[in-house]
Amino acid sequence: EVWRWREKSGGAIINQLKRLGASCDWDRERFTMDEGLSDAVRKVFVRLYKEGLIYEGQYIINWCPRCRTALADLEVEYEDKDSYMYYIRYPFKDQKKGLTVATTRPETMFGDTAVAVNPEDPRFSDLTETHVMLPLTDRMIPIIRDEYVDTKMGTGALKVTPAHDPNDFNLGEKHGLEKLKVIDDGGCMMAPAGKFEGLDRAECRKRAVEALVELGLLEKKVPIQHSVGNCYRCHTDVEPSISKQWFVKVAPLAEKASEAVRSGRTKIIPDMWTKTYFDWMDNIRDWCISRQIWWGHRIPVWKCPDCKAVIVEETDPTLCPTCGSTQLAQETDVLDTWFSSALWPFSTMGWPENTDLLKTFYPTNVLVTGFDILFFWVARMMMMGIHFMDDEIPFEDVYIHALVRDEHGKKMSKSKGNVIDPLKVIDEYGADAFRFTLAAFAAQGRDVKMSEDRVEGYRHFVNKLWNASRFALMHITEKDTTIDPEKLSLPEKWILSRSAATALAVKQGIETYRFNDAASALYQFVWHEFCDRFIETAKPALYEKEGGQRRDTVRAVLAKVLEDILVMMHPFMPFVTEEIYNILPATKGSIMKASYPYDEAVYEQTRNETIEQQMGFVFGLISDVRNIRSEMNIQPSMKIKVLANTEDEQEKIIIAENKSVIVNLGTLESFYFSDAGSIPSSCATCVTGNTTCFVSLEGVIDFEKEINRLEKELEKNTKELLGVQKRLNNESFLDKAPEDVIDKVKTQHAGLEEKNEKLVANLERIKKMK
RNA sequence: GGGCGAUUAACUCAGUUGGUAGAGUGCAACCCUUACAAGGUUGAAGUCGCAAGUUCGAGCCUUGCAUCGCCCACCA
Repeated sequence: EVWRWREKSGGAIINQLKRLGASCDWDRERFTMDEGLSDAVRKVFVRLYKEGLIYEGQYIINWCPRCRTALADLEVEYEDKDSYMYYIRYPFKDQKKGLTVATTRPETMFGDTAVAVNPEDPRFSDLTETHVMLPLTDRMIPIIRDEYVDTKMGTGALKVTPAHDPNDFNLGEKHGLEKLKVIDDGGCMMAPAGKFEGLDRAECRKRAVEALVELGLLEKKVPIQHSVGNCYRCHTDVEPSISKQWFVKVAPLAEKASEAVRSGRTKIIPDMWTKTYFDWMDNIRDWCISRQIWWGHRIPVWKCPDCKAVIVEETDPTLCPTCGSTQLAQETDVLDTWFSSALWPFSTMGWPENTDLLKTFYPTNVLVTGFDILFFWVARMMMMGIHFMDDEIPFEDVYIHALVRDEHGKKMSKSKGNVIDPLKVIDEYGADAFRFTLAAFAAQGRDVKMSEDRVEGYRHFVNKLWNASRFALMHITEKDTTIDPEKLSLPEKWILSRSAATALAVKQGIETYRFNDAASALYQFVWHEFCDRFIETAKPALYEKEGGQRRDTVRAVLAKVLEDILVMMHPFMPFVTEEIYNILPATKGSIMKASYPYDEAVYEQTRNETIEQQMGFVFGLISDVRNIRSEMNIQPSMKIKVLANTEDEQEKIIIAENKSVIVNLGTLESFYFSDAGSIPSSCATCVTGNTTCFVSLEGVIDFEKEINRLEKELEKNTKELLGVQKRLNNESFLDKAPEDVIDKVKTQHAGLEEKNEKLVANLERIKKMK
């Protein structure tokens, strides 16, 4: 921003910056605004320096000529661009022949200080020349031999530019070559470029190529696709360039950070990122921490211009300790922002003091973050944390959440413009719906393609919860707080059991970072069990007149389950749950202070799978009757007669106890038990468990339709039966499968067989009627 | 070139030690039933990318292939 203002407003902004106390390095056209060096950052820097882990060194770093700053490896983005491969002949001294090199960057040739070939390369085995002429200059450069050169690439002869390429830098070090910098910090050519000096690097490329063509030294140029690094801030092509920068020697730090994960002290979740973490840590390069940007922690290094002493201390020096000079100059570079970020786990808690906060919250339980800063930030917090906190890790779990991508699966980025604005989604669908959607999408190890349909679905869910609560609030009062277990009906026991099961499932989902499991358990429970089933079964009792028998208990259960739902849902839908919770008559204060509705002892008492099965039978029966209604086109408002027949004493009791529920949800006129002998002639049948229901269709029965329906049902059942039978007939299955699996299959088989018999009987009966 | 992930209903996605596939949306039929039509009831819909292997049994494990995506490296 400051850079842009400066370009627009010229001197005004410079004066403004000076008034604000910025210091200016006129030679480098650069201001430094010291944002104040915190004690922690300073202490860390000084300690690392004294331990020999921070040094100033020369290396090829990626430089942005526009921002005029060094960029760390990870700040460079690569992009494929159309370019050319230039084949340039470097002649021998007699001007004839020579070596042809290939390059995509001809302008760097002025910095060439050698041409390298592989000593094993047969093409160069008879080469007697020791030097080549560097075209467009009057310099002779040596031919060196090094195994590094890949004989399969380019022409086999490699131009070596030690000041502008990291590999060439290494070659230069090895062979004692001069490192000739030819492109300055603003991207313009320097003195070695001769008549091209002062030109922009792109312009120089163009002109140099023209000049080479004139000299007949450009053998060919071939169009290629070539990935070019550019600055993540301004997208200018970066210039790999030799530079003096400050580095952290990370190998010893990385080793410990790596070990912490390897030994399991820190867990990365999902596990697949662990490998990525190791790949990074094991191949880590020294970390360039100096930046030439406007704002930041100014590096606490002073240099004495007289005796060249370097002073790094925790307090600002005024005199050179070596020669007494008062002309000390502080380094103008500032620290990479991730340097101070790396200290976050302890510097934010009062370190270097051993505060209570630090003692309590170091290490933290979990760090939640995206994989894109696993290295920028997480790895560095690990390194610094372990180093400065006596080998104690900064956090136990690192949860790497999914990244929301655009509809094509691309990472959203401001510069690409494919960003989904969360505020817009919130405006349209609501914050709760959006948040719940993200939780529901948060399956581990998978990124998220945003789907508005899904958000819309969950908006309906928020609405459903709101309406269910409205209904409940019509009935419950502040007195409905105690539940007498003796008075509970089956549906009430059932919903309490399901609520307990859900509380456990949600708790486990959250604890294992399986937020989608938690979200879908809630969705399923609230909508399909609480709303669709429990509220419907409760209605008759709720509408009983004052003093009715069931009224008090059902209200208390309704209030209790709704309250538990709200608390469970709160992390996923904070706003609407808080709102409803505040309206509930028996609650006080914020829902955030409510305790989570799971307690092991209470769970053991409340959860009852037998109850769940029994209620499952009742709902199954209702469902089967409704199916007949629907299939036989009976008006939903029309009340019908149903007779039930069963030999199963258990089912008989359940049906008797829940008769009113069945009558209500099935929209029945009457519901009685009956002998198989006294069945009315025109009725449709369904089989639930061991019970057959006869749905009276006097006058409206369509025999064809009923036969059809039963045949289809029979077919489905038979198919399932055959599958199970096949397994039971398989001797190796009986031989090798575990007992519990065999038992399960046998039970299943018995059930299916029974059902089949009943269906066949019903079918025969209806066929006779016809 | 190396690594990671994906491929399941028309669409977007779940599926946790291998036991015979689920949700939301959409679709079809019926219904304005006194919390909710942003709803209810019922229903149709899948050779789980392809091929082989291990196993009594594979969406899940092994190998190969195909397509898509991401990350890293290289790019003379």
